[in-house]
Amino acid sequence: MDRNETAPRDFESLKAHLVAAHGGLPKRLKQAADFALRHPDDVALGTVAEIAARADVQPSTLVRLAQTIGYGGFSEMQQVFLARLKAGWPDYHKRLEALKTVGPEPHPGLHLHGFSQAAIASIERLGATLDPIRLEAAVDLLAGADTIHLVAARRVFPVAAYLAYAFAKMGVRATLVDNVGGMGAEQIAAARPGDVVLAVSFAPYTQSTLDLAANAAAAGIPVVAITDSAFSPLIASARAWLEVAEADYGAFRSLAATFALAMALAVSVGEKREGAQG
Amino acid sequence: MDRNETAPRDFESLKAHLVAAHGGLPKRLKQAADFALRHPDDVALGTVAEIAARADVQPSTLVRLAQTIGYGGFSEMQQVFLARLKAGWPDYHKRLEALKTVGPEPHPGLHLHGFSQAAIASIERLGATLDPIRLEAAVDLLAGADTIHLVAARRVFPVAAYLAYAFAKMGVRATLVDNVGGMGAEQIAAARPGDVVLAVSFAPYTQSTLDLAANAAAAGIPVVAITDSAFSPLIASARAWLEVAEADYGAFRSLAATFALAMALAVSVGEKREGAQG
DNA sequence: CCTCGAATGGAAATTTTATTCCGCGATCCT
DNA sequence: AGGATCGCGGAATAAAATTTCCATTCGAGG
Repeated sequence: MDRNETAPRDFESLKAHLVAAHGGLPKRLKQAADFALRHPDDVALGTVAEIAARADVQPSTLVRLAQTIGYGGFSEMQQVFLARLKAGWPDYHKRLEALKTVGPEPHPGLHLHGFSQAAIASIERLGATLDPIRLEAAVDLLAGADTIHLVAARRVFPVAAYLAYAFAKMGVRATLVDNVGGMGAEQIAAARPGDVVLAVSFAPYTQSTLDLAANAAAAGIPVVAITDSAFSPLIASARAWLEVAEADYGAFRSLAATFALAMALAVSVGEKREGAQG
Repeated sequence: MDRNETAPRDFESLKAHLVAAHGGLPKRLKQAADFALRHPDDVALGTVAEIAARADVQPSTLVRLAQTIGYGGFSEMQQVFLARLKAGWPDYHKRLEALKTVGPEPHPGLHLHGFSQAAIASIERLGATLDPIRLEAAVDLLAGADTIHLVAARRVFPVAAYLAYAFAKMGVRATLVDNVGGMGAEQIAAARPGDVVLAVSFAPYTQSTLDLAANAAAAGIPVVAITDSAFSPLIASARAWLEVAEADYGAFRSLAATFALAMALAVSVGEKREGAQG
């Protein structure tokens, strides 16, 4: 048990270690090491018994291999395989937790780093998970609208406010249902056939947004929704919907992915219109 | 325990199941189901205790959820999440890699990639260039204010709108100078000694924002500015200012860095207040 | 061919993880 | 308002996994 030896923390050095040691390894250990490098995913996800069966060795052999390399046990080595699996995809919770514990704010009390991380993680996740087909469907619906009515409240109201600006700048007629004077219902009642409602709401869903979207749907006005999960009550009213999962930092949730999506939506709609009209 | 019910073997039907059952689910189970769909990767890889901690429920709740849906236990349900991860992973990985490399839209006409790039670049740049000392100075000024008056227009109005929300949530008194009814000047004239104005403006600077900031400064109200260059006319009125350079994509500029900064600002101010008052 | 040391397989022991159970508190229905 | 039911948290229990240990085998060197 050479526990004091370098116990590689990342997959690449572990791989190098195994290759280097390979020559001087006894038969069964060689066999196990071989298997580990050839099926790293299996090693990452399986139990010792499963892996041992697949590699055609004893469970204890796997433990021995790990200890030979310098780990305390198999589980410890497995972590490295697991980390490799997770690497390169936004396991933002871990990353944020690491941020808080391991490398906290470079400047305590100023939370810039934390919010930056949350924003980047959210955007990365959006890019990896959003289905382009559904985005295109939403664009099509919106591009075909006469007037777009923007509905959003509280935390996501800024998104609607921005969309009002962006659509206006692109010559797309859009109205911001801002609920000033409590006139939200009347504002949206002004929607006519041919119009489309774009509603944004995340948990905890603001009731007024849900109500306005439901009203519109009942009146036969198609609703496009941007929301945060398949459970969202908004979806019941929506003709098309897009899912955005934002990471949070502390008590506050990022809006970065939502804004990126909103911008993309606005530009795509604007372009499609010009193509159709010009 | 409805073990005889359909226990979904693939992720999609499990998801559908959860969505369908969601309405009639008790609070904690709903919460757990919600978390599961929002963080399927975590559920796939973690132990019950870990997942429970992240979802902020008891381990037993997770087991109950699985049993409610029709599985014998949590582990059984976890297999489905794991299967999804193994199967759907290559594509996911590729897309994430693609996001990191600067290049043409993977899906022409949908500009998500471009806006994501712009957002990430902006945030990274912010982290590299912003001087923490100055951020702290801005926080100090705002934390000492009685009421914070938020001024921003057009493209950056959403930032002010968000700050109004965030400050309110943290118990910091803030008013949004929204210029409704053209009453902007009157709104800000209501500022009294002890108040502070937080103004946001980027090129091309909106005149009304500059005017309102100048008025406030003339009246002896300190102004904190968020702007995009050292040459900004806003700086003339500002007691403290922060520089944010946003990348643009096409005709539109990102807001991601500004939002990250705004959030950090809000939380820091809120914390400082609580420390001072509590 | 015997001896010694290392390597191995398998089973026991330990640790970790999942599941069950029970008391308490909230809620709903009468 | 009172009773009954449902849901929840947390500790106890059970299951499953990992790690350790030891007896046996294999192989090398004398």
